Amino acid sequence: MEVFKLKNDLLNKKIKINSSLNFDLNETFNCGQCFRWNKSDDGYFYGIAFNKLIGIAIKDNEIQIIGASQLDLDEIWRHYFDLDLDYSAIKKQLSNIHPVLNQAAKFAPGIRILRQDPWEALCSFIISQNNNIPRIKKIISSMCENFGEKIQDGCFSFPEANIISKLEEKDLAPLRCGFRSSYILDAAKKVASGEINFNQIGHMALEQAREELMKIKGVGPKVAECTLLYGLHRLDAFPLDVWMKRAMQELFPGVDPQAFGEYAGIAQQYIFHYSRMNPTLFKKD
DNA sequence: GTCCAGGTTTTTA
DNA sequence: TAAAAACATGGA
Repeated sequence: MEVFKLKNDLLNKKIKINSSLNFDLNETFNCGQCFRWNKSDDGYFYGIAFNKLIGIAIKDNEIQIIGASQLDLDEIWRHYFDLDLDYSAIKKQLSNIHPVLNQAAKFAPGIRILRQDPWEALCSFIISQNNNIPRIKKIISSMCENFGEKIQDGCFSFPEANIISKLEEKDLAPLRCGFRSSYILDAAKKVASGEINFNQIGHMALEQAREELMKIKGVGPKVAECTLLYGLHRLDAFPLDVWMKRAMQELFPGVDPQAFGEYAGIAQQYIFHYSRMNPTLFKKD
């Protein structure tokens, strides 16, 4: 597991928030949307995004971020943590749609959908297929160590697509990612060549965007949907994995996810986390 | 040792 | 077309 510490004399920036902001770091980082944030023994979560390492904690109703410049705070982190979206209003809207949606949102009211780098999200969820979370984290961490840029000792950026695109399968052997290595290479080549253009995909209709991503070998409906939701912040995207399929069947019988509307993706995150943390919900037969 | 993992591709009927 | 099986690896 990657656990970083920031080195000496870095700034300690604080953003004041009030409790209605609906932001909980444990819930946000551990609800299955990301793989590179880990809690350190000093109480801060450390993680890397867009080649920057920070520590973050929420204490006394303040978001405390260490290791970020004022510029990065404004230009990267505020956006990354989606701080300008009113989750309170969205939850109200979702809760009116279905009572179980209300229940799921109440279970982890501080979840926010991170705005991750699309290439990193695509790659992470290719790796996630038929895999368990500890091993997903391990493979991603190894990918960064092997091919990312060193930010400080033991801390590496997520490698750019054009770096990975120049590799061969044997180069990826140290990652121990099995049959997924050819998928990663195909994705990297298509992204690096511009055949897959996230900027364009981000503006396409959901259906078309999904089709476009599925041109990559190893990318099916689920990975495409995760890329759209977590990497391109398409909040109407609705990834259906085994947990979500079961949850829809048992908790929302006869409900079409379309009914969840423009924020279906956020609904999905509440339901996914609620289901995984409460497996007894399904203990029927 | 066995089962299984935020799926997708390939093979088989 | 649709349902199985295979896929590589190691966590639990």
